Amino acid sequence: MPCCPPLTERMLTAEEAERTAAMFKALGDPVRLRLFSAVASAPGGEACVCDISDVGVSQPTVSHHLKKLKEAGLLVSERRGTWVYYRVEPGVLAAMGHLLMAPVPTDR
Amino acid sequence: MPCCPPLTERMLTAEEAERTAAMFKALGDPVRLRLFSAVASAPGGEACVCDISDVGVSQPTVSHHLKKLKEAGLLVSERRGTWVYYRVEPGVLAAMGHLLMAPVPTDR
DNA sequence: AGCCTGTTTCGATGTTCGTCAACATAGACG
DNA sequence: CGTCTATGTTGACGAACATCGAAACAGGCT
Repeated sequence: MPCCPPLTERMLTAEEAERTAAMFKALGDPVRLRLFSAVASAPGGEACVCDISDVGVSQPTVSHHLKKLKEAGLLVSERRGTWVYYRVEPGVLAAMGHLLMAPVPTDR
Repeated sequence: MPCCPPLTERMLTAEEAERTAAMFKALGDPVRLRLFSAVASAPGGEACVCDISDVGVSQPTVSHHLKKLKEAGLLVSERRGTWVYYRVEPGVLAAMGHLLMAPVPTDR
């Protein structure tokens, strides 16, 4: 059950835009987008921080970005022993895809 | 022909992330997102600036945001007489939808 | 000219990004 | 237990960037 109707259906309300923009904003940084795709494409659907820290910035910066992705509702984290694993919040990809889906793809 | 593989396929390269993040970033502002949805949902696929200026900010600010959406490759504009019309850059919605599409939706 | 629609320039205010240092948590080892 | 080492998180700071509106500007119609 997505948060908002497709962008092509009608103009979003201010509240809808606020919520939805927060997600797009989280993916609107190259480092965060790479981190997200690293988690999303990881085998088993999850990735340890130590496995995805090679994105060109320092490790604390990675942690800051992961926190933002978490606050945006895109990732969830779980500590297992020494390591912290991140995975994609279920349903998020489908919800965002739904937002961008045109009702009739190659028509208009 | 999308710019990048789905986010679930593999970790994006730095260049791919740079290009793609620019689009998400453009939609990562509530005002811009509303403007974009206003254009995307407009009858005929296009909207005059004067029709979508009621988003709670001044008209110059609307112009600023429309410019950013244009620079991000999400909108195109055309002047016809007194008015300027904006429409969604063809293929953009499908390309971004493709990015977020999981290979097997409700499986994992 | 006068009017209308949009854009651009400019400056003030606020936000984001990246790093260093300090802290928290978990395991290993004596 | 105490200490050491490894993995992540948090706080604080400066530099860079984004947002917004008032005013000035540009293009088109009558």
